[in-house]
Amino acid sequence: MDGFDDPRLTAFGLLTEVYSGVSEHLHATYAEEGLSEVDFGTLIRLARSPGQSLRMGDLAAQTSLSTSGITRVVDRLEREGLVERHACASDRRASYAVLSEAGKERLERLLPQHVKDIETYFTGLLTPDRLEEFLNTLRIIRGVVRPCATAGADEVAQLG
Amino acid sequence: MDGFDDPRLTAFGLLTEVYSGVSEHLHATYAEEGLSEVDFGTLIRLARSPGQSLRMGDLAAQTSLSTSGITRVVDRLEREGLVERHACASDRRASYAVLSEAGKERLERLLPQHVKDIETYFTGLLTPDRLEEFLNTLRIIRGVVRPCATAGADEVAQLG
DNA sequence: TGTAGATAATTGTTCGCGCATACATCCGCA
DNA sequence: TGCGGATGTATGCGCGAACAATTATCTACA
Repeated sequence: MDGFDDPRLTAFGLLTEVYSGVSEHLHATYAEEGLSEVDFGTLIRLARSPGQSLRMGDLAAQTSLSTSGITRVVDRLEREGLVERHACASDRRASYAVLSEAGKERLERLLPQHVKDIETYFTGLLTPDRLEEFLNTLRIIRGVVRPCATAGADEVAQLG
Repeated sequence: MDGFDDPRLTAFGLLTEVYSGVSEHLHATYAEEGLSEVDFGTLIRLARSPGQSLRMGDLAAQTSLSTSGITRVVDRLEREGLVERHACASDRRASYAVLSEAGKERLERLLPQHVKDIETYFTGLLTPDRLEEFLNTLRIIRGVVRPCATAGADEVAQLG
């Protein structure tokens, strides 16, 4: 037990436990609709993007997947009819992944339960004030560890 | 854009970005010592356990790996001489994974940089008060999503 | 005491993902 | 206009992890 109980190690361990713990509880709802966490993350990012579409590379960056990884995910989702690939008019190398109508319906079907899950295992556990402070703290950290995400977002981007 | 911009979705997305963002920044330090994140998590959990040892199943639970997963991880670490398997006296089905001297040295070598990384990308970004509140909130959530971990933590705290 | 069911760990199989590479296309510059 | 490097996506390959099945051992109960 030399320096293995440093409070910063404990702090990061706690963050890890919480993130993985919450994630695990969300899993069942994805599974009911035949989706993995990665699949769901891909679909919802498309849904939240203008035109329900993103270039493959941008989608890779947002999902923290490699470009080859996103190629395979989109292959899978395309095979199931949940997304479509559209050629980019201005750059023939690029292609867009576009949420299909079926994909949108699939998302809408599981969304209520998903939101309820988040409420049950995360946001609903905290008072509104505490939640707001928690999110503010997360934004501070994100500003440092994900500078690009903050820059791209039109959201508040004040560093601490 | 039906319900795809629910603030609870955004909240969980933020948590995800922060956790994965911090994790990515910690990666290089593990890699310098030839360890993956899972390897490191396994070793440090052993280091922080009484007797620097845990039963395979408990290790699996703590690392969020399947029992087969932990078998292979310990295989790997044992091959590299970082952990040892010890038979359990009272239950011949069970075996303990024990941190070896070499494993301890490996951990101690990367620990200073690892703690510094956590400081740089997480704890050091927040004022002491804000950090304390953040950790309190994390504990609230953990109490719900990881009830067993909380119970076990008390035992560890007693022994520490 | 003997049998059935539970439990601990390991092994076989499958699949997802990253890395390196390949290929097509775009852009800068002479 | 034509060439060289940069960029966007897709493919070959290997590793790592989950699921299911297997083996060994423990425990409860008749």
